[in-house]
Amino acid sequence: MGKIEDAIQQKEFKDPFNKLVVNLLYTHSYLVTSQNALFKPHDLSPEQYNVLRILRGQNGSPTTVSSIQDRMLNKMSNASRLVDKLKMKELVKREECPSDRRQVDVLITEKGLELLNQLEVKVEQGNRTFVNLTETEANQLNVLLDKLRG
Amino acid sequence: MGKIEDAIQQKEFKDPFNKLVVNLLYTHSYLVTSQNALFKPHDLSPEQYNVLRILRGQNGSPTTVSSIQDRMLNKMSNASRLVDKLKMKELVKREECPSDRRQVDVLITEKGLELLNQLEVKVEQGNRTFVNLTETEANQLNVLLDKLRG
DNA sequence: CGCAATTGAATGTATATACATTAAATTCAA
DNA sequence: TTGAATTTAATGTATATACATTCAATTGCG
Repeated sequence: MGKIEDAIQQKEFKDPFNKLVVNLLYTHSYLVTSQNALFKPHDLSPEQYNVLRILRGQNGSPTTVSSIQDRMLNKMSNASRLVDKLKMKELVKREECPSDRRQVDVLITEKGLELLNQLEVKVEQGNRTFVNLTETEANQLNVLLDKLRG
Repeated sequence: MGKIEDAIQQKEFKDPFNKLVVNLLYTHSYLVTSQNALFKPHDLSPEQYNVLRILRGQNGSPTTVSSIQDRMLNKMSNASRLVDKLKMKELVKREECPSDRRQVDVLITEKGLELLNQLEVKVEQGNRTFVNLTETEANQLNVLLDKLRG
């Protein structure tokens, strides 16, 4: 199975760069599909999970919606609506920012922290399982991906 | 900008595997956002473009919907509806498969081929532009991604 | 053969994504 | 100081995704 050419039955690519783009899209799909199975039972999307992690990283200090947006993995998704979904599940709370009433302070709740800590163990184990690489290879890949984005 | 830790303002990761998963999700978003700008003027989504490429690869012989599904980059998306969209734009045509009436043969049209050839030049140039790697590094990355998926 | 199981495609539905637009609050320049 | 420009978040909308379900055609087993 391994090679991308076999996986999508394409014989050859224009050059390594174009092959790489296809390979990244395909690998992304592999990862997301694998991860979805972990998130599904908890009724959380990967991006919602990520927002909870961002909020926890604040250690109790609030974050604005735009700051969440900046730090999200998918720059185009809609932080405002994601926060809304999380609020409906009582995983975050929203407060008017006193210094600038345009802004909204977002905080993770106790319930949100609990869910996150519980889910995180599964996700971290899962990630190690479906990434079939040695630690050295994973590090190499990280360096190359950082360089790719320039 | 470069490092993923800076990009999403996260100080550290559990291990290289978990960092890698985040890095891949983030890099995917970078690629898709870059590519979308190329597709937009042609009113085609990346996955629709990919279906056209699959069909052209058949060199005139038809492909069934399920075969397209198997070869798509995103296994979960809906080949049936994608083919439908492409047909409405007259980029593909659909025919009943004579040997098995459950199946549907899909073929790329002349119009589809023209659009594909035109767009492909842009996409291939684009891919080389926003992948900031040497050819050697791109090859290394391809090998590692193939291995990652196991 | 006859009917249950399987396959292939289409359709239903809830949610997510990718934008564009709106509306309120704030900044800043004339 | 006033009003244009900017920033922040919310909302609107079309499309895509991630499934589950349906339905017809085919297979294959007793």
